[in-house]
Amino acid sequence: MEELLIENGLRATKARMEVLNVLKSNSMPLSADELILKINREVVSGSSVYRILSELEKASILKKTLRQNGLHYYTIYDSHEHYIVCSNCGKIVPITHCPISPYEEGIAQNTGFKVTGHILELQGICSDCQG
Amino acid sequence: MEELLIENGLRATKARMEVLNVLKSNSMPLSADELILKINREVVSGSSVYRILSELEKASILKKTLRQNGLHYYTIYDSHEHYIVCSNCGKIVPITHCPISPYEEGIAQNTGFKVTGHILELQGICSDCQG
DNA sequence: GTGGATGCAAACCATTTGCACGCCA
DNA sequence: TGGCGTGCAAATGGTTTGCATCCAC
Repeated sequence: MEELLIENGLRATKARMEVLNVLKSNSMPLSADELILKINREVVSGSSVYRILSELEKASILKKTLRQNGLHYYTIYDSHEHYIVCSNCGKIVPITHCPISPYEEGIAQNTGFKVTGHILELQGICSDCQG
Repeated sequence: MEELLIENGLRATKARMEVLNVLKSNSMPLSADELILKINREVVSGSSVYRILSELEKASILKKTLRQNGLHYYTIYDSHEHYIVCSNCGKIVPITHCPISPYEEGIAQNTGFKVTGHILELQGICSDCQG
């Protein structure tokens, strides 16, 4: 964890370690809000959480995604990519296998864009909420 | 346009017509901001634009999408679905053909969700910005 | 010791909402 | 005419920022 920061030219401060540790121990992406709740408030303040998340994202340590619920979610970069979100209760479940990647080359040719990534958010009703 | 409103149980007011007409004459989704700029301000105020957009979305006349730039974009429901966004200048270009739909059935089986839709946003650098 | 990192509180900005007035059915 | 629709301005809520202080190096 400490190495991860230093490798990327960032100081290994207590606050940054705390944020990374909480994210590491969660397999699912967390919103800033959720993170602030799980964090030791003695070690990091709310505004620092935002500043740290933004730095870690710039350093490509974290991936930031804006969901349709209006909140930003953060996750360590190599974690799972896509999720389906329950429109009723907000539950999220990972999608295994990404159907987009194979299409990126063709899209690049059709549009002239250099494709750098994609955001995919499946929406639905989870089994618990279908009743 | 007037019929479209009445069919959906909404009064055909000048303000709603104006919003729908501006959206109709644009093939690309518009943000509330862009809409407010294009609209006749004598006919609709800013806050009413938001209220109208929200009603039209509830009535399933408009589709609302939150892009990664943090803005909501609105479009008449049958319009094009997916776009690639330039991370540098913000230009958007439609993607022909949606690679997701064929996978929705399988995802439903794997997750137990009833799949109701998806948001896909491709990200890249447009040809003008690649220099 | 010194410059980057943090805490606090105030600023931001898109969007939402309360309330009084105005217009459509 | 009655009530939905609208305008204005103030509130909201997640996120950002200015500035003084603190700590990692």
